Amino acid sequence: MPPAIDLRLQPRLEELVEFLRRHLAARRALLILLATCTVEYEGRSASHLGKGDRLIIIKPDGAILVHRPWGYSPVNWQPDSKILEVFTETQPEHEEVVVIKSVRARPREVLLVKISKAYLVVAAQGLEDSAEFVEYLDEHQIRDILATHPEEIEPGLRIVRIEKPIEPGFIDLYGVDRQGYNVIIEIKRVTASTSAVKQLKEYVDAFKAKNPHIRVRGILIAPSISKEALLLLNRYGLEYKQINIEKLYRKYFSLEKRSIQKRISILNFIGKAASNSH
Amino acid sequence: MPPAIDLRLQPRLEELVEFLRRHLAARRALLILLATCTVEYEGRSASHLGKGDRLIIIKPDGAILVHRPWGYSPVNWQPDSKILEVFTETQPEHEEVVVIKSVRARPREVLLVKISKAYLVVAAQGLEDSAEFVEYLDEHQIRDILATHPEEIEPGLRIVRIEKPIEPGFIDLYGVDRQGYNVIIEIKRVTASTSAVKQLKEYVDAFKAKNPHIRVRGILIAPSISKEALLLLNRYGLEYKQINIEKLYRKYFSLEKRSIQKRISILNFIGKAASNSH
DNA sequence: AACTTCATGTCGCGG
DNA sequence: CCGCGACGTGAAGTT
Repeated sequence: MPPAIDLRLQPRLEELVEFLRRHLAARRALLILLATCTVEYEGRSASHLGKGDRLIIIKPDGAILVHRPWGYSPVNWQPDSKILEVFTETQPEHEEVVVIKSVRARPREVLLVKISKAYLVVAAQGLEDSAEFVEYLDEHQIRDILATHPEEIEPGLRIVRIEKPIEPGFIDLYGVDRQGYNVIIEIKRVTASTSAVKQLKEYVDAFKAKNPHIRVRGILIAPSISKEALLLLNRYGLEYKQINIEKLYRKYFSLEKRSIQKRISILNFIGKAASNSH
Repeated sequence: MPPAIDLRLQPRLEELVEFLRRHLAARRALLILLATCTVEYEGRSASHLGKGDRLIIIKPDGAILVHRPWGYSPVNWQPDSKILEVFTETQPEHEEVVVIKSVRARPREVLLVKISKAYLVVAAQGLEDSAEFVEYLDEHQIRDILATHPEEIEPGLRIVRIEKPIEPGFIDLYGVDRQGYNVIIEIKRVTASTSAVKQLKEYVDAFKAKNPHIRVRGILIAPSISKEALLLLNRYGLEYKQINIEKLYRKYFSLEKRSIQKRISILNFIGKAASNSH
């Protein structure tokens, strides 16, 4: 059954209130508003946004987004809210507005969208979206690939443990090198910064503290590393190993849990993107 | 001049292509789509999203958001993109789709939204939004308030320097206490975690290394602190001072650069929100 | 452009 | 519900 769409162009404010209340009562509508409004927020922080044209979205789960006509981020929002009220109010300057008030319990946060003029309001009932979202190339997968193919890190390396628990956290990969030295490996999927170096240092130190007599190396694996991070790394006597994530992925991505079709399509896709970028 | 709104309900795919192309060519439209689609992404990561009903937004600056019917975050997006193409394509399963292809140059990322059925498409031309967005209670402001009113940290404390540069970063506040000891202060506006403690420790150590003969205290200021963080803090011989950000703000927020009107309204607002929460 | 730090970060996972 | 870490983090500011 396709979604049912109800909409009003240039609704009067009374109409808008009625429309919103009706569709919010139904509880399963996605609401879209184009309107001139101001926005007040108070909670973990507080903010005031003056009058302007915005896109306002209220999702069936109570999430609210107020978007300005540019950029990725909403200017104001509420990730979810159980309490949602719609009412009219007369501003100190005698202007009539429709207020959408959303209250979140914990942390306590209040969002007020005050609409002075609505251009369009849409309600969509019965949107269906149960599809799976599959992500590739996250740290988890890179870690698993490297665990299965440690020769990509260095010849003779043997991985002993994945996600080895240590005093303050988990070691991504833990193994033994050709010479028999213990190796602690920290993986980053983006440019490694000083914080990654510090994290690795912390693990190595914790390991040394617990095993004073065992020799241990620390390797930071990332597609790139910042200059500062490399300096600090060297100062700490740690090592850096560069990897090409896309190459690794194309070489090894296995699919015990995935369909051949998916694999082919994603690999084709990556292939095309790569060749496009020549 | 109010924004001009153009829309189509249940457009056929050919209509949709024409509609999108026309309004993208005009270059100043905000586009809103309700449609059944799949989404492919490839760039810093890669993802595949199966078929479902989504809200798709294309902003005048080329930002694209694909929202599922729940949650705060878009499932796929493009923060901005210079290259935007719309075309029809026949899928391997012989299904006809409208593809919105967005390419971002750096980092190179490709987003493909493949629409098999559109329920609604809206174009809004000439949205006006030049209003100022004023934020309160960010770390900057808390830091400035504490710098002006160090007695809120402890009696007799004198702040000497704000954002004092040190080896790896900046000390939020640097001062001298009643006894003449140097004090390094790190401020967090949310619950302090172990990383905040480590950061403070790092600053204190760096200071000690540079000034071996000078006694120095380290104080972590935050509205709350995690158990682990407090333990670590004590182990390091550092101190924790709890603050109530809202209280501080209401007591001291000054407005050299702000209008009285704004101040009154936000304070009223905070007041009301606080009393509501009783 | 590289790099750092803040954020109403959000989100998911584990205890 | 905390607490911690990853994120296609985004966004702002500095070098």
